[in-house]
Amino acid sequence: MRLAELSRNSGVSTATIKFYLREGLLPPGRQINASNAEYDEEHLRRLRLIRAMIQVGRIPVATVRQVLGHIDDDSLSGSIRLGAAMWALPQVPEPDEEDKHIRSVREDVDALLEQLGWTNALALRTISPSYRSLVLALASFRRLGYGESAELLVPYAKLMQQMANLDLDFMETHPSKAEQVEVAVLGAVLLEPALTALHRLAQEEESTRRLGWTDES
Amino acid sequence: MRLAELSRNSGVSTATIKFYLREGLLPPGRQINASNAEYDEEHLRRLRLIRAMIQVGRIPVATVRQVLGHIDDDSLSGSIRLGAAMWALPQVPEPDEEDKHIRSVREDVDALLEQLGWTNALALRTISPSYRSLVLALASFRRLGYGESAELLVPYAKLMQQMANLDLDFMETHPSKAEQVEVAVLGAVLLEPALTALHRLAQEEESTRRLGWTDES
DNA sequence: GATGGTTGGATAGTGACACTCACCGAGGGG
DNA sequence: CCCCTCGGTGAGTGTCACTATCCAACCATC
Repeated sequence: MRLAELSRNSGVSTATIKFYLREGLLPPGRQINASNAEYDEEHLRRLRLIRAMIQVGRIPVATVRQVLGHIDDDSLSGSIRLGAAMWALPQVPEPDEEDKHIRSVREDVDALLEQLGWTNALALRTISPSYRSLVLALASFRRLGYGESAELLVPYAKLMQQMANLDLDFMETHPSKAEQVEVAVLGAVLLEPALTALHRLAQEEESTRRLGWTDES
Repeated sequence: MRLAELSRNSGVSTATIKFYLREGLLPPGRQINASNAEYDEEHLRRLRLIRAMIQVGRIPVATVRQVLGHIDDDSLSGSIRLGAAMWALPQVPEPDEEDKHIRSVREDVDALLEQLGWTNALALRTISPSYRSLVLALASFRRLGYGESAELLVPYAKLMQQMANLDLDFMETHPSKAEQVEVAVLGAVLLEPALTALHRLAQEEESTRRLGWTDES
């Protein structure tokens, strides 16, 4: 496959593919001669993964580069590789420990994790980006005067636990570690928006069911 | 409260507050004289809502303006207002109907909604942004060779339905319509990232539980 | 009544980001 | 031999959310 073909098959302009090559997101093609290179299915697949991360997941190019690096890093064992790739995905700012909302939310979240028996999450809470995201989001919520207690999250967390089980069941249907890591990353980048969409559809469905079409207030 | 105080109380620079005033996100303060204006708690609250949408939700300024417009639109009845505000939130491109993946995913999603009995979602599928997001995300997934069937989403959808019930229960604890709309928007902007974070924490928890700390592949 | 701080308003500039364009010399088919 | 296409490179573009600077008016304080 020549660059132009790769472009046609993927729907990505040659200029953009060149940009990805330059940025090191896409490995260079097999050089045939000084002005010709050959690309294969693997390139096409990688290109689509890159597009998914950037366009759907809004992940910055530099982060995509890191994530791909972890996916390809054969020196890491499977679960470490998965963790590395997943943790590279979100770009979470450090919570400001001076902020009183941050501190109180952090206590609540820790209590929540304890109550849920998520001992691993509790152990890794200082480094897990997910934990930091959770703290930051809840702090914003509290700053606005809502979400007095993290207790409200317990039923949500239980449901999320069931979802995580569904996720892992699906992941385990894929044999190779490399593919599992890719599936996990894709799950985070593509499936999560889909689940959010499902969530909102469910809300729309349920709210019309409760309130009806006409409105009284 | 003067502009400088508003800035101190919110942690947002005066330059940025001026920018929001100029952009029409924040209503002007009560003019005391030609060079003095008074802001109140409502401004502070609104400012924090704006920051939450822009910083946490990464919502473009123009979209924030629309959403706020809907929240404030007293001419709309409650549920319409809620729908308008929620639907203004995501910026979803039109799915390309020429694309075969889009078309096949659309059929699958319609079948899924039918199977779930989400008749309202089915009726509104041509205009609901959530529906479009779902189709786009699943199409990307399929383009990469995964997610052969939307059947896989059924258990996820059932869980999302339970979540939507939790959401609405919480929303109903707030009496006024205006506040309910605000809570719903905040839920979409702030709670959803929190839920995503919970989801990933649950995944980490469950995967270490299944795979253990050491890795064998 | 000078001073220093603050106001709303306007204009232009910044930095990050994801491309996108124009050009280049090197092949290679006709 | 000619001209088209190839891949590579450097510089430019558009968007976006600010941000910096200036301005004249105004007010409290010294």
